[in-house]
Amino acid sequence: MGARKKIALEQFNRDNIVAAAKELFETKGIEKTTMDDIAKHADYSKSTIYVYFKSKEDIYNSIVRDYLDILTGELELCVSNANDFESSYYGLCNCLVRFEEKYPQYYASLMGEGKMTNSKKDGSFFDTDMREKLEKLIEQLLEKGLCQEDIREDLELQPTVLYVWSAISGIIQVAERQREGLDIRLNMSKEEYLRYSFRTFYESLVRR
Amino acid sequence: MGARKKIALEQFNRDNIVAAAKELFETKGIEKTTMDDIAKHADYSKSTIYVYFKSKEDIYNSIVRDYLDILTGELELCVSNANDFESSYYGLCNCLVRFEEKYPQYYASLMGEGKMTNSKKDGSFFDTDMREKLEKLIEQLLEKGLCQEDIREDLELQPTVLYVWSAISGIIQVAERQREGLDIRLNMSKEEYLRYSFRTFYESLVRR
DNA sequence: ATATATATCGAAATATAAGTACGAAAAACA
DNA sequence: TGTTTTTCGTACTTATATTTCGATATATAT
Repeated sequence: MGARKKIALEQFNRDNIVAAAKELFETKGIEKTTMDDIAKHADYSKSTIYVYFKSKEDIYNSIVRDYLDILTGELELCVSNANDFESSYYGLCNCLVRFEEKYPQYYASLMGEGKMTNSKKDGSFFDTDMREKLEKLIEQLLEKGLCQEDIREDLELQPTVLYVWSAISGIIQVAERQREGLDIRLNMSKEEYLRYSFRTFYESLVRR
Repeated sequence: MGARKKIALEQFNRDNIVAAAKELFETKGIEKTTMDDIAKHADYSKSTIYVYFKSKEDIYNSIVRDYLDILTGELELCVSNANDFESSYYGLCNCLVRFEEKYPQYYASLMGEGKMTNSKKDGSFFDTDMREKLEKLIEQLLEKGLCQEDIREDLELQPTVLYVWSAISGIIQVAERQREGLDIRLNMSKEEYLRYSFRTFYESLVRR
């Protein structure tokens, strides 16, 4: 078998396995899904699974990497489609929220939470490459604001990138976790709360 | 044995077990610590451990609850010791950072992250009681700012409590996780970055 | 087409932990 | 001393990830 063909076949098999795992993870949950389940669902023997992935976590990381790609793509669209700072900002926020709602299991991982030990070594999906793409995105966003002179003049671009990212992710995370409390104690839907928070945060970035 | 004595003894045993588990969790890590380890280290038989705790998670939750108590106490001190909004605010931030640095394993759990499945039911440490205490604290903090008319007039107290909490926790979380990146790409220490972020966030809360 | 190499399979084995069962030993108590 | 409560020790059960390995099937080269 030619080297090219071989690589393609390998990719094909990996893709099948990942697709099967993805389905099971999303229906039964990650913990409840066994390697036997995955093998059966993907129509491979367990031994073969272990030829292509060295562990369950390896499969998991592969999936997270895929989603991170998807998310980055969507965020890029959001940011590039809008032409002023304000709409880019809200586009990005909403994009993240939608993603969190669609794939809550993966959202946390993308944010660096160690559902599966996001070991620094080895198959860490949140590699420099990805992180850079995401950061470049926010940088782009902020630059839009700087050009238009919307943004507070006392902010420094580089650290603000991370600052914005971390605050927004924190807000989304807590909104999801406290969803019930929001309703009961604040009498606010998650959506209302997020709208309020994003707006408040936005105001905090721009000149007044 | 009198009922009083019995309860005291029970508490004594539980405390011993928790103390042993705590040590092991902090040295070997939570996953790597087995029930046998805990039993041996606490000088009880495994069966006895299961008399006092119904599962490993039960022990873990007990520890987290303790730490949550400690943290709440420290935060209360920080906030009540300071008399203006600004110093309360920074006190609270620093208190949280110190805590995160001392007990990184538990910080995430306190923030609601499900290292061990923070099941809604049952032994969820982050119970309404605790959450309320924490929220009351931030409320107190914000009220200080409102009295002094430091705080932006367009903010609503209740949702802002959660907003402030989530943004600050997000900032701390990311600062820890991206520690390396901060150094390399921003040429900033974690401390510098946090100082910058907290200040920026502070500015975003007050009138200008 | 046949020999050789490669990929896949199936089933059993290994390893690790959590949690359970239960009778024996020890301690507390009356 | 006899009874109750607590603790112990050990072995068992269960669940699952990961490994092993010989058998089988598939593809490739000569």
